[in-house]
Amino acid sequence: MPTITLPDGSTKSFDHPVSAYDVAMTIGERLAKACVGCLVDGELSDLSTTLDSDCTLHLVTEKTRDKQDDPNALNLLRHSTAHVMAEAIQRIVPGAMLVYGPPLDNGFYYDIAFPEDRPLKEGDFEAIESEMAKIVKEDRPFTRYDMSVNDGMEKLKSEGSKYKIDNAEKAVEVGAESLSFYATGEPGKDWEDLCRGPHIPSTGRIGAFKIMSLASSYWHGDENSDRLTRVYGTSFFSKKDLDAHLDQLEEAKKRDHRVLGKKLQLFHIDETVGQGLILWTPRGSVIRKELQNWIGAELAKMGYTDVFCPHIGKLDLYKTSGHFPYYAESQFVPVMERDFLKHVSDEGCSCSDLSNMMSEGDINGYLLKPMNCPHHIKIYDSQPRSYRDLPVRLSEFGTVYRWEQSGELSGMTRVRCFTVDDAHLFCREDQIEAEVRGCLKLVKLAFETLGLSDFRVRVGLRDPDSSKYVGDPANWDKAEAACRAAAAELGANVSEEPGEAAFYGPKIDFVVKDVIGREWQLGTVQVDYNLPERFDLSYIGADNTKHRPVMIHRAPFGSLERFVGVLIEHFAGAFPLWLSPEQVRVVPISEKSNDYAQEVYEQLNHIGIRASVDTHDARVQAKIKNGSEMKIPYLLVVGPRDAENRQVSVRAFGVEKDLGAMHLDEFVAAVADERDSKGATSVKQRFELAHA
RNA sequence: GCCGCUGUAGCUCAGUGGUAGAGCGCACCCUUGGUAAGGGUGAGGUCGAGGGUUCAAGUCCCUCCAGCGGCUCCA
Repeated sequence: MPTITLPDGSTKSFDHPVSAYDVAMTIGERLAKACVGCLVDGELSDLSTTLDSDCTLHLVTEKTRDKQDDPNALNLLRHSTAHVMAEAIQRIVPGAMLVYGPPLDNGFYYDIAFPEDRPLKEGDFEAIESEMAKIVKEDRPFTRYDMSVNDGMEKLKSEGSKYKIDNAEKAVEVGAESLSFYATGEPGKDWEDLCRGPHIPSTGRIGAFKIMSLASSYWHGDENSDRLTRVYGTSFFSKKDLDAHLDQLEEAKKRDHRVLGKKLQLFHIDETVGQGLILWTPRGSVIRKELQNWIGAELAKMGYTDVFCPHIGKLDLYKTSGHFPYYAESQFVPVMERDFLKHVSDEGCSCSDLSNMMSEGDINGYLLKPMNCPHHIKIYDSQPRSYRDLPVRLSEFGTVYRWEQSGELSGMTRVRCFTVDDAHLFCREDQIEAEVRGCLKLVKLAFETLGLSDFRVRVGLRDPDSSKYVGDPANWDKAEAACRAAAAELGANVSEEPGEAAFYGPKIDFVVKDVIGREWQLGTVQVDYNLPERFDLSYIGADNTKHRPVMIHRAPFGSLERFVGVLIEHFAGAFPLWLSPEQVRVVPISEKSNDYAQEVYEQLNHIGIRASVDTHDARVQAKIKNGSEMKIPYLLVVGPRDAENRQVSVRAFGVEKDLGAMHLDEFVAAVADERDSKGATSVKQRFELAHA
């Protein structure tokens, strides 16, 4: 006698078990037809699920009432499309063994082990898609049936897929009492798959689908295990939705910092120079320099002092810090001393001997610095420190080198040489909280000024079950509490993640997404008990004895490379005036106005505005198009009329029509204001006020 | 590093084993113009590198390099 509670609070009682579909039918046939699944007590389930006891029921339709995509509906759809794709693939490549095929936020994938002599290629997509279309057209129902663990295992063993057997074992491990299978059609007759479900009612509900790409993956995510092929696809309830999605991907591509970086001439990567090594072109350098100047000025206000260090340090330094040889794989190979190499060669050492010495840390030489802390530590330690001197805050735009795997490199966001807007704070235990707070304040200021609001904050804490952490647990408790409290004040999207702490201390990371949805860590604040210990750092306390300081590593931007890459995408290349490589372009309407244009340019240049004059032999229309494509904030069209009145005709980026004319002196003052206020006032506003 | 895809003019890209192409950009000429592409002429190529198959390779095969999408990794 199930009593079913609907989302509006109303209830329906039945004297026999019913399916969710039956319940929908009692409300209306059209609703029942529109349903693709349901939530039973909040759990996503098949529409055919039998309800035999009291529960809450939320029917899932293709679109929510306000005509938005329902994420639950898309989830069911995509999981189901993955099954259809898997069936189509197995028709084309009979030896393909299925592993795991979950839905994603914007599609789905299926990990599949292909026979070695028949890998899947992109050229197979068309054939797979046409097989899928057939399956969709047949409108076969997704039919669930359950078997006991024993029977199910027998069945899987007879089918011989070690991957599915493993999936079943994993399910049993986490407490499954039976195994469920889904047939696309009739069990025993049609294609089927071990699957937890749930699914949409039938294949005919798949309105539009597309296979997107191939990638490789590892079984269980373990690089030493079997290599699988991951086939990515997506699907929607309608062709229109799919097209909209594909258009959106195209749009995202236009914002991609690698595309814009080339178009706007912001940076260059040259394969002759090396992979992952950014060459900052003049335009990109402007952005970097403005950011550095700005953050540098803020640091000075906050009591930081600048330092400069070389890009290399002796291996002994990194042996003390613990970075060599333990992290040797992610570093450039050491620069070896000539005498050492000669010695090695005289001794007749082979390459493998040398390699062994390398992994034992048993060589002499220098390392391209993989981080800045050891150098800064040595500056701290270069003189005795009193508790009255603390905190000591050493800052540097420090360039570091890391040997990232070639497949991991990506534009400006993952590189092998980058500059950290780094600083190391050496403080007393009781100063940690205030210092962490100060660091976060800086990050917050940076993000707010730039309008970066779409980020999340990750507070990395200890994994309670691990013993890898150094330092006194009582200190950890205090440091974690300090991080937690400081992060909470941000009021942003904060998540605490146990196990995400560094082995040397808790940390707070700022994570943003790029245009294709990949997450990148930018700013970071890390408390460190380890390095002060390893380097035996000290200060003299009020009690006239030595005490150990605590270090805080912090970088509000993270790296300038990654940060600028993210900013390019954030602004879609249209930087606010103060960061724009070219702030104003003067467009004379013909050569006759070149002299006045030059005069305008000189006035702007005089107050440090980055301006240019477009003297190309082209019509105004063409010059405006070019200026717009370069996303220059202001284009000043000047002709005889303007020269006569000493005015400029102003056109702002992103505004279709020109704003009107303004006296040259007024424009110069207004644009300087806009720059100095970082956009709090603007030339555009001034026009709006004048017209209000 | 791994799997797949891609690599042709400065950029974006066509190119059926048989003479290397287009648009944009660039140079020059005409045009001297008022808010998103005026017209003409021309220069520009070791088709990523190396090897192989073939009478003949940008095109087919192999190796390497680089980029892209993922996987793994990111002190």
